[in-house]
Amino acid sequence: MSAEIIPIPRAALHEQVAHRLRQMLVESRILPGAKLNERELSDVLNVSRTPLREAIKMLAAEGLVELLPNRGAIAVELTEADVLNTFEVMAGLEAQSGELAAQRITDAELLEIKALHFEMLAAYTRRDLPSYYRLNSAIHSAINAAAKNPVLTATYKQVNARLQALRFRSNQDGEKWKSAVKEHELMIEALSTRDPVAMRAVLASHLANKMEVVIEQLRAAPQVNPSPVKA
Amino acid sequence: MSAEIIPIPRAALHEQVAHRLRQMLVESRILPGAKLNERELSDVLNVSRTPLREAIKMLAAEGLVELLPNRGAIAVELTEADVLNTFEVMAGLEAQSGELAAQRITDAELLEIKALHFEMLAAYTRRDLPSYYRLNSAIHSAINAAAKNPVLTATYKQVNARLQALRFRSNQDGEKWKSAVKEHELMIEALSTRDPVAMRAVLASHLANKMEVVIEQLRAAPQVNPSPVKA
DNA sequence: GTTAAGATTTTTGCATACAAAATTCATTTT
DNA sequence: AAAATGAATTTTGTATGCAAAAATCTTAAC
Repeated sequence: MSAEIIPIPRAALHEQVAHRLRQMLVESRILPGAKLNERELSDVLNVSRTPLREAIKMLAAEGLVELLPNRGAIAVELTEADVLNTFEVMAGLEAQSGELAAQRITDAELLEIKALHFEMLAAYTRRDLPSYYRLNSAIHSAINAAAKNPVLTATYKQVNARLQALRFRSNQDGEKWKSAVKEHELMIEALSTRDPVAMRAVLASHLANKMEVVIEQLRAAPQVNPSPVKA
Repeated sequence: MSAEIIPIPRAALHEQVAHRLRQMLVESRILPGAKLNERELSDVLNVSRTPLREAIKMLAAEGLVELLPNRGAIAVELTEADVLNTFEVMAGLEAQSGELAAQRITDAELLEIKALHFEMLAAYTRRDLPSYYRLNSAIHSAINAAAKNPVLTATYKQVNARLQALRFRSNQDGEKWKSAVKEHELMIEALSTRDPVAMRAVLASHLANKMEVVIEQLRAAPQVNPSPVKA
């Protein structure tokens, strides 16, 4: 009857705020190019500006927002060149993850990835896009984890975060989707035979294809910007 | 006759603070594991705790300091495993930089790298370690720049920053040093012939060797910690 | 003499307050 | 009516203040 507010949340306020802002950016609840108004956000998140500003600075270091001197922060807006460059780096990181995973994966990890793969096939068969994305992402994370390099994992996560907002809205095309699934089959194969070279190759091309899909979509629907035209 | 204080510094205080802290960490003026006392640092840097804390949060996102809940921040202390993992990622990033640079380098860029290479040879011949390091670093940066991928550059810089403190104090051994110079010759060769495969290979092994040097030094002089033994 | 418990001090974390810059709006001028 | 100037408001940036947690020191007990 007394405590409506949860008394538990003894866990770094600026961390919580950073987490929630990250979510809002990835889910495009804050659109690319949009200003992060401190007063507004501190109202919504129910915290003072101090931890909010600290969180924003963290996101800036992560490359999710851009700081404009004396003008606050805006959600990063990726040009086509930015997307290309980011995917290029992601391809390198994924390729290395795959190469290392092929060398270091345990039998148990491999089995789990195979299980996820079958789940993903089920989602593909049903054309259940949300499930497909979730499982696809889980598989890539599992491969990354199998590489047994926390620094690689952290770097991967950080770079990947910038692309999440794009992927969220990118619908797969029929043929491209089929190829992606086929590439996943090859991954399983390469992992099973512990073939680092094959693994690197398939992941590099897999990412290249993913990039093409995203770029295409980007060109089809160029700007989601509420372009500030007067009246 | 009036203004002693520079009226120019209209350039984001927290940025300046972050920059200076980064320097202090890289130059080991703040030792690994050392606590970052806010009051003390805000006195030294002559700023209030607010921008200081914002800067610390940025460094945390960059992986240069670790945040301990309710206990502030400490300079990251890399275990041998951390160093190994970080070098592994760096090797991947350098290899990719090299591969892309071989494909995209301009004649002018190549000439500049060759010039830096000769300067480095001069420093090597004189056994002028500081100059050698500076030029070595400049060459690697130039190769990275030739890859024409700002995202790769940013990622590279961030991961590399964590190792700078180690490199600063790592003295090259005679034989290893010679090999490193030899590898640089191979780089120039691969760049000149625009051979991405060779470039990837030489940079990967170059980084592997660099890692060995650092790991050896680390094992020789395990802790620089002023171990807090009473009396 | 060592350990443990409690009180004091220090330090961190968050909120608020104030100053400077940027933006917006109204007014005036051409 | 459009543009430009200037005042008012909003917003960011920094400093300070206060509360809670951690660290340290003191004192007491065994």
